[in-house]
Amino acid sequence: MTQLRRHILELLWANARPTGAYELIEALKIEDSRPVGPPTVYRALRFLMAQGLVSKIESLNAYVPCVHPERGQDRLFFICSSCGASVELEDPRIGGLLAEDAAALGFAVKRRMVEVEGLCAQCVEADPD
Amino acid sequence: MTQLRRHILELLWANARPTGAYELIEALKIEDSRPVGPPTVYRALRFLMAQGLVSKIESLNAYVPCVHPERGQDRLFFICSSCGASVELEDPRIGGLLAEDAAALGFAVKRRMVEVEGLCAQCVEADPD
DNA sequence: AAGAGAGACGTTATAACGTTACATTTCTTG
DNA sequence: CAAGAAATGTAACGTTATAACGTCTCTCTT
Repeated sequence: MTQLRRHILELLWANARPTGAYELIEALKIEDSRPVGPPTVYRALRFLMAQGLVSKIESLNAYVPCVHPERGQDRLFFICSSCGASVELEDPRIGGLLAEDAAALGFAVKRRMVEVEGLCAQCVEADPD
Repeated sequence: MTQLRRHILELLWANARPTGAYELIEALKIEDSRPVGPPTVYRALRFLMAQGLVSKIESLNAYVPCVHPERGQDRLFFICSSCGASVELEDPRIGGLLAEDAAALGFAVKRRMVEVEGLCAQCVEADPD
C-alpha cells in the first residue's frame, strides 16, 4: 500500500457517491498540485480492486470503497438514479443461487456483479413517481 | 419496429457473442454500404432495450438479444471470459431475494443487472486452470 | 390536399472512459 | 553498492457514448 493508493482510497471514502476515474484525476490535481495521468489512477484502482478494497460499479463506470473488504464476493449494490448514492449489501443467499445456476450450466464462476438501479428511500419520499 | 432496428436485432442474433455498438456500425457499413453513425445505432439499441428485446452486458459494454423477451427482468448472464460466449438464464428466485433486500432498505427497484464472469463448460474442459 | 406535429434518422463534433508503450524513479535484496 | 523488481510518470491513442441540431417521412386533422 503506497501513498498514492492510500490517497485514492481516501478520496473514494470521502466521496458519498461512486467516483469516476477522471474525477479522481481532477481531485488529485487540485489537492496535490501533483498531476497524475489516467494510467496511474487506473493502476491504483486495479490494485485496490485486487485487494478487495474497492469495487467497480459496472453500470456507472465508477468506483466505490468496499464496506466489508474482508468478506468475499457476495456484494450487491443498490444505486439511486436520482441522487447517485450507492449502498453496498452482503447477501450470501444470492451467491448461493448463482452458484447453483452456474453448476447447472457447468460454469466455473470467477466474478459476480449484482447491481440494482432504482430510487433510494429518501428520493422515493421526495419524488414518488 | 423499423427496418434499421430489425436489422440491428438480426445482427445481434447472428453474432454468437455480445456485440459492441461499434461492431454493429462496422457490420452495417459492410453489409449495406450505408454508413450509420454512433447516435443512430445507440438510439436503435435504446429502443430495443426498452422493448425488452436486447440487454446490455454492462461489464463488457456490449449488447445481446434476449432469449425470452416476454419475461421480465429476472435475467442473469453467464459470460465466459475465455471464449466470450454469454448465456442468458431466468431465475425468479434471484429477483425475489433482491426485492427482499431492497424492501429492507426502502429502495424502489427499477432495473437489475446480474452478471457472472467465469469459464463456460467447454472452456473449463479445454483449459482447467 | 395543405399543414402541423411527432417520430425516426443523418451529421458533426465532442465528452467520457480506458489502454499501450516506453521512460523513469523508488524500493528491495543479495 | 549493484541489480532486479515494483511502482509511477508521460505521451499518445483507442474505445464507448452523447450533445446538438438538421432533415426526412409519416399520420392525423381540418
